[in-house]
Amino acid sequence: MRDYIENADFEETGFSYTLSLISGKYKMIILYCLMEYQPVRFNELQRYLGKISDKTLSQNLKELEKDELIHREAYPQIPPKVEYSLTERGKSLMVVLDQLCIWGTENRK
Amino acid sequence: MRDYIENADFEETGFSYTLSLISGKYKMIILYCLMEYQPVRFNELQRYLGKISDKTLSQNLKELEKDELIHREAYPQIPPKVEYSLTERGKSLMVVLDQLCIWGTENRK
DNA sequence: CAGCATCCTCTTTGATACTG
DNA sequence: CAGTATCAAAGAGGATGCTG
Repeated sequence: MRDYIENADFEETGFSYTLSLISGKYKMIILYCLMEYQPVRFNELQRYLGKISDKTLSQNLKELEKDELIHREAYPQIPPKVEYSLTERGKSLMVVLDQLCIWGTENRK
Repeated sequence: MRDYIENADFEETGFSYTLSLISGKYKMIILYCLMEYQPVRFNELQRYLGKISDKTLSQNLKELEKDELIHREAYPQIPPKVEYSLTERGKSLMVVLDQLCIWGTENRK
């Protein structure tokens, strides 16, 4: 007979950790966009994401930066210019997420 | 100079399709639990997921079943018994998602 | 252009009660 | 046990206006 399974089991998994970095409506899409087009500017991301608000995009980017998945490069000029790109850590994650893309292509209905 | 990038680009990707199947707060965790412990009963899932409500769990399971990632097997007895497990399609997706688990273990901080 | 601040909407999730 | 129905709450996300 199997042991009791409980929530603590999940929270210790690497899966739980990874999800904490990329969950939310937009983060994976942002990462995907960077993978395809980096470096990418704020406006370009906004257009790519459809109708995301400034606030939400900015918030997501900050979290991704804090988690060291993306890099923010600000050019001190007017008008401002900021470019986002993947860090090495971010790139290594995208190697895995890209498999989800392939799975989707092969298993679409 | 790069072409304009837009939202339509993303919606055509396999990535977008895959995300549509597994996005939400619980779906990936449910799939992960099934991968580890299948077959799993309703109550066991609920315990594993922490404090998910009946309604939310039931709703998520229905969607996963509709998308043919999981299989629902009901035993006609009282008290009722229902077991959930991965379909072949679900298993093939988990091969990929399991990589996220490995990435998380290796890149945890 | 790339944001921030404020306020507001609305989807997602939860709590409670009930059933075969 | 495995749900469903109803109602309420929370939190994510959106709209608008403003700034260096």
